[in-house]
Amino acid sequence: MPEQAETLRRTPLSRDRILRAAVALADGAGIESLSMRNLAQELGVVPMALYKHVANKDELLDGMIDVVVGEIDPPEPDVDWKNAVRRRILSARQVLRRHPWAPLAIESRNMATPAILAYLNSMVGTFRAGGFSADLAHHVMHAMGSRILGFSQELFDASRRAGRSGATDPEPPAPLPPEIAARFPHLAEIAMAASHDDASVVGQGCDDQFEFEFALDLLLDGIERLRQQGWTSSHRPR
Amino acid sequence: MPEQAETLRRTPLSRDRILRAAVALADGAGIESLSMRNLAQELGVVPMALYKHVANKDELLDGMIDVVVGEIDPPEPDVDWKNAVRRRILSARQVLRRHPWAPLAIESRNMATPAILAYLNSMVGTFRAGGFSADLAHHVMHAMGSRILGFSQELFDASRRAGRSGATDPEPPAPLPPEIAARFPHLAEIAMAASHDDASVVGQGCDDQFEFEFALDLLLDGIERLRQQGWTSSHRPR
DNA sequence: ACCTGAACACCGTTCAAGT
DNA sequence: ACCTGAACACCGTTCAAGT
Repeated sequence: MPEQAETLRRTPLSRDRILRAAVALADGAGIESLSMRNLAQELGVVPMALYKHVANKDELLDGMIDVVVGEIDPPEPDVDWKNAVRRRILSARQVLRRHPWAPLAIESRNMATPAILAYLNSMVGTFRAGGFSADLAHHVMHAMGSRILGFSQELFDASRRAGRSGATDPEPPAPLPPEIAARFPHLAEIAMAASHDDASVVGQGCDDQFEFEFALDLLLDGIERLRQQGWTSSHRPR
Repeated sequence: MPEQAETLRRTPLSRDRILRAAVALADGAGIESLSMRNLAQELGVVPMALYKHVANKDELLDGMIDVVVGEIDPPEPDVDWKNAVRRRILSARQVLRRHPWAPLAIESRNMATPAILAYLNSMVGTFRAGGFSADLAHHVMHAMGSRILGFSQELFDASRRAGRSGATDPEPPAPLPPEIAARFPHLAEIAMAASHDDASVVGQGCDDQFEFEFALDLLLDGIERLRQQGWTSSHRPR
């Protein structure tokens, strides 16, 4: 049936189609399933065909990162710096939640991609427009670190688990085993202490969104204080 | 020469000797050079011999992480919570600088190792002894995130580059190319603004230690303020 | 000129054969 | 019983042969 074969080969291969398929594969099956060979098969193509559009796997990853970063909302106009930064970072966080493989991928690549540079540049612009000196803006960007891209920076992030089931896996938070609780009593205590008065969380397990915003506001409030004080790196008023 | 062969086989293989050799290999040649086969060769042993002491490569990585975390200084007694936390985290940071592969390795493993749990437990203990409620201590631990282990959490960390030359590579900070500076003027501006009055830094490039302590103190100062206010998650005084 | 199958140099790990 | 060589099922990428 030659017509069916025609249909299978679909649209011709392009860099864009490769990147989108790679992102979809990493989203759905986990980043560890993303091999040049698997990706080619997904596209109904021989592995070597990919190399016409991406130089190698590292460049593929860079392209995937740019696709993800491109999903972050553009800055809103006419908003004070603090809300502008806050909303943009929370948008970045929503994007990363759709692509749980992205944080590790971004951290393991050590060159900034064009889309990331554009995002960072625009974020610095928001600080500068908000009255920050270039000096303070510099240190503030460092202080935000990868949180500026929505990374929750947890030591152990359940959402990062590269399970094959992707979004279909609710993964109930495992209550920590009794022998662990006995050996590490302080950890057991704070595990129980989380939002016990919040009906939406049953006590075990954390509200990721709450924790992210808690840390974000802690930083933004401290940053606002420095700005008001006219902080400089050579002379720190206290 | 049978005696020389005897010498070559040295001390008998043990889990500890494997872990130390693995850490040394990752430190010296980069984490990408750490394969079961390479490690075995380094130890003058057939690859399969390793599997008598570690179940698989993931368990090897967990063991390496525990070796690294074990190098962090124990908590000092008779110090106020803020200085206790600060010094311990700066110690962790020094450790990570000796093992640049460790941050990514820790983040890619998603189970806490015993050594990490002990470290975190002890850190929570310091907060609790300093007068923090279990509730606030919980959120504070989340807010510190992986910074609590000394991660600098930069988006692009030159020190993380897994170069083969290890510590022998000073790697002068590349001044950002003019066409990048033109496309991202805000980034160019803050790149120049860094510690221009500090003689030890030539203008280009950042003082990692300064940036780390800047962010750390920003967090610790904000945390101290919450503690003084008697912050709780159900009722936030402002 | 373009495309692509086979090949190369690696992986982690299984397994059966050897001692 | 222990140890280990060969084998298996993968990688990313090169390269030469085919169209």
